Amino acid sequence: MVESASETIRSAPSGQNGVGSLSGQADGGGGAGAAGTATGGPGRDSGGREVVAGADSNGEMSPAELLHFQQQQALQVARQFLLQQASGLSSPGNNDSKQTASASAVPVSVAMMSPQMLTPQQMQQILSPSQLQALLQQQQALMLQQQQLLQMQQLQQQHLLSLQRQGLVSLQPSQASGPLQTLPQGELRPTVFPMPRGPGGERQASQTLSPAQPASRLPLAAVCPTDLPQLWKGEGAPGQPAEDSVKQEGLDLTGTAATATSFAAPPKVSPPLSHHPLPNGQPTVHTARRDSSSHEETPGSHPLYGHGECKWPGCETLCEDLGQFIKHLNTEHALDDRSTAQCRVQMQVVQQLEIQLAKESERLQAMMAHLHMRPSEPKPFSQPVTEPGPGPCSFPKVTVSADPFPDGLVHPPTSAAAPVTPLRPPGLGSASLHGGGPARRRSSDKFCSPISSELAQNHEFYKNADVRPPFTYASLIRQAILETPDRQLTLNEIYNWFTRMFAYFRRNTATWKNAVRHNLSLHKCFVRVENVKGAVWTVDEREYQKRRPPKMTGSPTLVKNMISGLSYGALNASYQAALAESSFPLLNSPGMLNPGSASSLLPLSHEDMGAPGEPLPSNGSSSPPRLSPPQYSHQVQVKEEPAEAEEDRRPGAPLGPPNPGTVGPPEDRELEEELPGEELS
DNA sequence: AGGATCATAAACAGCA
DNA sequence: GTGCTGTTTATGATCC
Repeated sequence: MVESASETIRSAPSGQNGVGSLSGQADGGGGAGAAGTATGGPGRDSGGREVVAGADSNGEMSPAELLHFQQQQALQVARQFLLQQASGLSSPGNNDSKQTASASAVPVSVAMMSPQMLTPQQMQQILSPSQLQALLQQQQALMLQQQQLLQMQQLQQQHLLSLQRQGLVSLQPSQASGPLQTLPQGELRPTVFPMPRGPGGERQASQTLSPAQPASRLPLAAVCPTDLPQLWKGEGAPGQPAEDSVKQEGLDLTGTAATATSFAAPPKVSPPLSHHPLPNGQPTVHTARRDSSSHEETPGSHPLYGHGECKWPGCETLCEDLGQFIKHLNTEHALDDRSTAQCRVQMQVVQQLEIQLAKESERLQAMMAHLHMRPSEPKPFSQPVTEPGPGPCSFPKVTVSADPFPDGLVHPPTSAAAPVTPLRPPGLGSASLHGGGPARRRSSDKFCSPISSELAQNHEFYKNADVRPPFTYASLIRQAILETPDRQLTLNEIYNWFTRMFAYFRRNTATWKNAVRHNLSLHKCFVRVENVKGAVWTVDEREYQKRRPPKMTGSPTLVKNMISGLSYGALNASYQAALAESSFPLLNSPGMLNPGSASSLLPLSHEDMGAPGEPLPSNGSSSPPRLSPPQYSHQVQVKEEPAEAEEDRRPGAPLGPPNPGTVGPPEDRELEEELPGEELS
């Protein structure tokens, strides 16, 4: 068992099978491109929201007030975090996106760590008391560490503030007042370098960047993937606040921008950047590694250009064509203080991530060792981003190319592997990237419902990176539906969800939409219901569950499969699934999936989804709270009230009145009885 | 090798 | 007629 598991792990990177082969789906003809649907870009919903109320006041506050205010906030955040870590495991409310925002704004690194991926309930159910305790202790230790780091970070932020005041940094007041900078402003009145902004930037740049950074070494925690986007916001294109905010959606770390600049002066990493910025302004240093492998993009493209917009961190300026982009690049991102600073920040970011990755990797190995699984590889992260490359896993559709974060805002929320393996969907490990051919074994189908947590964790990633999610259409559709308060969506809303949640689905619309419809019709688990609003689709959770838990109950293959999909990022999701599996074997036995048990499950996955701070429910692509037929307010109910629900269902359904299809064969879709597993058409 | 699952493509019907 | 929705069939790939 152990061996097989390790084998899988080992092989995973090479991109063979495993959990989610990202169907490279070279969908024939990729006709795609055009695909215009692109219903609403990356995030058409939500408007940017200022996290910190007092943001604007920043400018007006007296230094003393500001200081006090920030201290208060810092304390609050710390306290909150503490509570979260200590007791939080039981406060479901934490899943609220807003809370998440504030929480995640601080304990970044901690936030990246596994436990938080599980819902409190899951944690409690999954872990034994002793485990929980251990976990808590670990978390607390981390937190303390985190706080120390934060303090350091603040010092640096002080600099930023100072710089801001002096117009050195073009941060907007609101951005500078995010949660992060709300820390005790020590007397850092920095020895700042008076660097008037404006023309003549070169010199300023050098000043900004090089001068010794007091605490220079930024605490790891200071930067986590989750923060990256925000890091850029402050300096990035001023022109897109709205879009930025949209991208942030569940993150709301607006304030981090300050951090970005604050540590813009690392000890000594500058040279390469200021003097050798890549022709295109692409940050070098670590990125270089990436460049070598992924920058070999097509001649006509540009690593900083994609999807019609500038991918310079924080800048999403739309450029119709490469030419325009180049122009934009040269004008907006020329070699000046700001650009240089941004490069530097990027360097820092990469560094931090790598360090973080190393740490997480270590942890993973320790965990695996503890669990008797041989670590897949000593240093998964050190592995060059061979990415889609040659291997069997070339993923044709991955257009993320050099930049996994097309718009500079995307970021693999959880995985440490991100920085180095940009193309790898954070939580899915290598498996998910496997291209070629239709996806097979997508993670979500292997486990109970990791998709929700998986998605939640990597939401931002999928949302912005043109990477095909390693989930089956069925799982995605289900997820889309379950995310809504009413558990029902119209076809069009489902489409919208796809495009909203996955950059990948903003293309090839004809293909995947057809697939969606096909899946809706094909799978019994999707039930069409006539609604006032027309036809909506709901999920018959029971049906859905029926087909999934084949027979993994404790089987070696189950473990193997899960492990194979455990590239760290997925660890959280998969781990929880794995734990769940072992803890609730019943989940795997179809027979046990009676409405009751199912219902107890669903909430988990659903909440998971919302947890990370996604305004999911409301997003439902048009959140218009649908008249929710009572019976659908809860997935389970769909089945529990077969009488009503079922009746309206699918036209073709045997019992479905609407469409008295021919005397429907005994499609057990309605039979509900026991007949656990065998019905798939 | 064969079954199961999934993706993709496409034909077709009903409806607005 | 067109486009959307929904159903169904076919085919190929992958995994077990």
